[in-house]
Amino acid sequence: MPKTPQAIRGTQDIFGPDAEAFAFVVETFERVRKLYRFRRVEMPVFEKTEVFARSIGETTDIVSKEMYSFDDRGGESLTLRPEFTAGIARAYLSNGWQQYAPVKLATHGPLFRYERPQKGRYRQFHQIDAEIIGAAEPQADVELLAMADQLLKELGIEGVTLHLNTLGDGDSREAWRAALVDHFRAVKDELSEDSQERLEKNPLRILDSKDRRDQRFVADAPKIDQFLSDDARAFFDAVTSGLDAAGVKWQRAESLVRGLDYYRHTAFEFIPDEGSEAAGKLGSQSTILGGGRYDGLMESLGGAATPAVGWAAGIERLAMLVGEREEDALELAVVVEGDTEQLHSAGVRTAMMARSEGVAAEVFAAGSPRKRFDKAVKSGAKVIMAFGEDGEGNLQAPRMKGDEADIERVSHALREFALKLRD
RNA sequence: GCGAUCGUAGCUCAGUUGGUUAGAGCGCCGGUUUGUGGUACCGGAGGUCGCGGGUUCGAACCCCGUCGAUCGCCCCA
Repeated sequence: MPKTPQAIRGTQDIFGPDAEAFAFVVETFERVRKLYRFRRVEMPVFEKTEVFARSIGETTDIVSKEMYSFDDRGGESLTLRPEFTAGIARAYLSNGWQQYAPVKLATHGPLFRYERPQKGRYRQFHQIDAEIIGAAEPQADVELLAMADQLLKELGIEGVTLHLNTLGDGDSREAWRAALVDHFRAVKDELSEDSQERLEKNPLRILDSKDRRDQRFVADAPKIDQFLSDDARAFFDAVTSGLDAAGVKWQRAESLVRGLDYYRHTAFEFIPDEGSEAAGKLGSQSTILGGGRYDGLMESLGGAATPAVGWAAGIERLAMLVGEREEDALELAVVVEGDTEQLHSAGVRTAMMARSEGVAAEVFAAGSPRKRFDKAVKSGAKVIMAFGEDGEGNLQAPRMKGDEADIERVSHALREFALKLRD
C-alpha cells in the first residue's frame, strides 16, 4: 500500500458544519457588499514578489520571513499573496482603473503566510476584503466602516467593538515615530528583549506589547495627538463624527497601530470585548477585521498618489464566531424497496422531478431494504417516500410518511412538474 | 524561529506500578426482534499502538531522536 501523503502544515480541509459556517460568512459578505455597491474583483493568487515587498514594507515580518516565494521557470521571483491590498493596488494601476475612480471593490479568497499555525491562524487562510480607491474624503472611511459594522451584525456576531485610531498624515506619523524612539531609547535596558528589537525595526509596535516590563513605559509615551497636523486632526474628527451619525459604535485606541508600512490616517480593528464569549472562541488571536487608510501605497508601486482605504477580515475567525451552522434539511427521501430496474427508475425519476421543482431530494437504494429505511429516517428527511412492488412484480403506488403539510408540499411539487410536462 | 502539551480502529477515547491473542462507544457491513422499520439484540470487517533507534527476559507504557497535531510567544486576519 502506498503511503497517503499528508496535507501541508497549516492548511485545512473544511467540511460539515464548519464548511457551512465558512460559506455563511462568504454569502453574507457578498450580500452586504452589494448593498453598499462594492464591485466584485478577482485577482491572481500570485504576483511578482516586488509587488508585496515594495508595498508592504521590506522590513516587516511578512516580507522578511513569512512569504511563500519561489522562482518560476524563467527565474523570476513570484510570491503567493500574503494579503489582498497590494495586489489590488497593482491591478488598479496596471489596468487603468483610475477611469472608474473613486471605485469600491470587494473580493475574497485564499492568502498564504509562512507562519507557525495555531488557533485561528493558518498558512493558507481566507479573507474577505473591501477597498475604496481614489477617495480622499473621510466619508469613504465612514462608509467602509459602516459596511464592516453591518456585516458583523448580520453575521450575528456580538461582543465585538471597533477600535479606532489615527496615525496622522505622513509627516505626523514620522514625527510621532521619532518621539517614540526617543522615549523608549531612554529606557531601553528596562524594556523586554522583544521590544528592544522593535525599537529598531518597528517602534510603534512597542505600544501594544503584552509584556509588563514594556507597559510601564507605554502609559506615558508620546501620543499621536500631540503630533497631528491640523488637517490630520480635522480628518479624524470627520471620521468619528461620521461614525456617530451612522450609528457605528467605536472606541478610541491610542496605541493601535497596524503592522504594515503603508498605513496613514485612519487605522482600525474590530476586537472582541475582554472576557466576552467571542474572545474565548478566538484564543490568543484577537483581531477579526482590520484595516485603514493607505494613501501612500500607490506611489510605492510607481503610480500617481492615490488615496485609498480598505479592510480585510479572516473568514476562519469570523466562522468561529458565527458558530455551528447546520446543512439545510433534506426534504424528500426516496426509498427503493427492491433492486429491479423498474423500482430504481421510479426512485431516480421521482427525485429528479422533486429537484426540478426546488425540493431537495435523495434516493436510498443501497444495502438491505431495512438499512435503506434506517438511513432515510436518519437523514432527517421531512418526507419519506417508498416505492415497492406487489407479489407479481407490479409497481405499487408510492407510500409517503411525514407531516401532512410537508407531504402536501412535496406532492404539490411533483404535480407541478407533471403539469409542465403536459404543456 | 522559540516554548509547552499530545500522537492507540474511519471518528471520540479507555488501556491499572512495563507482563498472555490491545478494548469500548459511534460509524460501516450482515442478520434477528416471523408485516412498514428512528428502538433493542446477535454477528462481522477494520489497528505496522505516528515513525526510527535504545533500555529490558518482556515496551502502547520508560529513554533519545524524528515527523505530525494542538495551544502559546514573535508577528498577524
